[in-house]
Amino acid sequence: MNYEDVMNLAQRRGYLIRSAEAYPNTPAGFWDYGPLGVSLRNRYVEMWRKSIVKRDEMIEIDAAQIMPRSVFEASGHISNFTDPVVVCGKCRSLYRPDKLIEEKLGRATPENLPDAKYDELLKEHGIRCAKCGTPLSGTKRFNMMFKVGVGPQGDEAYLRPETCQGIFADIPFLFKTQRVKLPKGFAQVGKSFRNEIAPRQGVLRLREILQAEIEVCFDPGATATPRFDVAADYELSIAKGDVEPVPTRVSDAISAGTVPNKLVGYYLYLIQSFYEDAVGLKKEEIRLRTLTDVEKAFYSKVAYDLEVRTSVGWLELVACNYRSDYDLKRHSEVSGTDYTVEVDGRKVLPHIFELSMGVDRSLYVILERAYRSEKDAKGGDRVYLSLRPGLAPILAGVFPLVSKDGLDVEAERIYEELRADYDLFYDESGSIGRRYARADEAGVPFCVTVDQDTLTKGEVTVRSRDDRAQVRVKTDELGDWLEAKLVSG
RNA sequence: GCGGCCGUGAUCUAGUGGUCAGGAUUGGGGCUUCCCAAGCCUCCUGCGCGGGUUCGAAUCCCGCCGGCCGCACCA
Repeated sequence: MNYEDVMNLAQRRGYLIRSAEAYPNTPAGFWDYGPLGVSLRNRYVEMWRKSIVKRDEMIEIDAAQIMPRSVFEASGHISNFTDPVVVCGKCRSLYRPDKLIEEKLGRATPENLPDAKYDELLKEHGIRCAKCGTPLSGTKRFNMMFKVGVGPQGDEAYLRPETCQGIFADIPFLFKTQRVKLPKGFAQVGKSFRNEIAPRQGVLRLREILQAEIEVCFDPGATATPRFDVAADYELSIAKGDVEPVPTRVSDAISAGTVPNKLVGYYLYLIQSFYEDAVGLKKEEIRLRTLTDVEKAFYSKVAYDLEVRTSVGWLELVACNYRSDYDLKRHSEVSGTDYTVEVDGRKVLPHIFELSMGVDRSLYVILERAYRSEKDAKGGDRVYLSLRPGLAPILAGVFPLVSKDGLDVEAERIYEELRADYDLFYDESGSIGRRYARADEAGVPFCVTVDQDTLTKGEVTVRSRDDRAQVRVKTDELGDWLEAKLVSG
C-alpha cells in the first residue's frame, strides 16, 4: 500500500477527481470529490459532529468564505501571512532574505522588516545567489491569501485562509444571542484558501482545503472544565519533537508542564480519542507533536500538531493551537466591537484553544488505511477498501444471482424497499464474482444476493467484503440486519 | 520558484519521422445463468496544450500546463 496505489484507486472509483482536468491549464492544488468521495466526506464530518461538536454541546456556524480586508488586518494575515522573497535577477532562484541574513550573521532575523531593510542588509553583507553568484536585491512580499474584488469597484477582500476567522468575526453576535457561558466551543466546517507556492501530492497539499474547526473560548482565570474527569487518566501520545510518541496520562502531562492546563488537556483528549475511536487508529500511530517557537504560527502561544503515521511519513492532520487572547483582542480593537463576556459580574476577554482539522488529509488517511491488496485464488490481485460500515459510502449491493426466473424482480423489490433507508446499489450485469469484485474495490461492506431459495424460503445471502464470508438472512429481516451493522460499525 | 525525470482512452501499456495509433484491464450493450473479476460477441473513450522544423510529427525542437523526485516553502 502506498500513496500512488491509493490515489489511483480513489480516482478510478470516483472518490477523487483532479479538478477541471479537461482544461489543460488548470493550476495544481485543486481537487474535486466524486460521488463516493462526497459520501465518505459527509459521513466523516457527521462522525466528527457527533463525537466532538454535539458531545461537547458546541455552537456550530457556517460563515462566508470572503471577508473584507479589515478582518485580515485584525487577524494579522495581511502582514504576517506573507513571506519576504528575493529572486535572483539572473537565474531566477528564489530565496528567503531573512533566512539568508540569519545564516550569514548567525542570529535570528525577523521576517517582518520593511522590504528595503532586507535589500540593505543583503547589500551590506554581500549576500549573493548561491547558484550563480549574482548579488541579491529586490525583496518583495508574497502573501498567501487569495485576493478578490467585491462589487463593481472591486473592493478589496480575501478568501479566508483559515475558517476560524469567520467564527471570530461572528463571536460578539453569538455571545449575545446564544447565552454563552464559558468555556464554550464554536465549530465550523468549511473551505479555506491558501495560495501555496508549490502544491504537490494530491489532496495532501491543497490550495483549497476543507477544515473542520473547533474554537474553544474560555476564561484564562478558570481553566477547569466540567468534563475533565473522563480525560484525566487518558493516555495522550505526546511527542516532544520529531520522535516516537510517548503515552502520557493527561493529568501527568499537566503536572509536567507539557500541557498548560486542564482545558487544553481535555480537548487534546477529545481530538486524539476521536482518531482512535471514530477513525480506528492505534495510539502508537498517532502523535501530538509539540511545536517549537520557530515552527509555531504567529498567533500561537502553545501548539501541538496531531500527526498520523502514513506511507508518506508522519502527516499533520490537526493543528491544536493555544491562541491566547490574540484573536479576540485584535478583532475587538480593529472592529471597535466589545468582545468581552460577563463572568460573575466581571468582564472577561476569552482566550482561545483551537482544534483545526484538515478534512481532506484525514480522508486520505482513511482511504490509505482501508486499502487492501491480496492475491486471489487465481493469483490475480484482489483490491478492496476495508471501510467500516459507518463510513462506507455504499452500505450494500443488491444482486440477483442470475437475471431470470424472477430473481431480478425480487432483487429489485428488495432494493426498492430498502434504498430510502440505506445507501444501496443494484447491479445485475456481469457474473456474480465480477459484481463482488466491483463492490469490494469501491469499499462496499456487504453484498446481498438473491437466489432460488430467496423465492422459496424467503432468505438472501449476505456476503461480507473483508472475509468474503456468507450468511443467510431472512429477507424480511434484512433491514434490521443492515441497521445492526451500521450501528455497531 | 529552481534542477532532474516524465506526459498515448478511466487504468496499465506498444509505438523513436510515413499504411485507419495497436493491445490488455476497466466501463456500456448482448449471449450465457453462474456464489467470488469464467467464456463468447459487440461498442465507447486516447497521443496534455500551443507554436516550430518537415512533403509528412505521438515520435525532433521551443514555450506553457500538469505529474513524480530533490532543494526551497508549508497556519
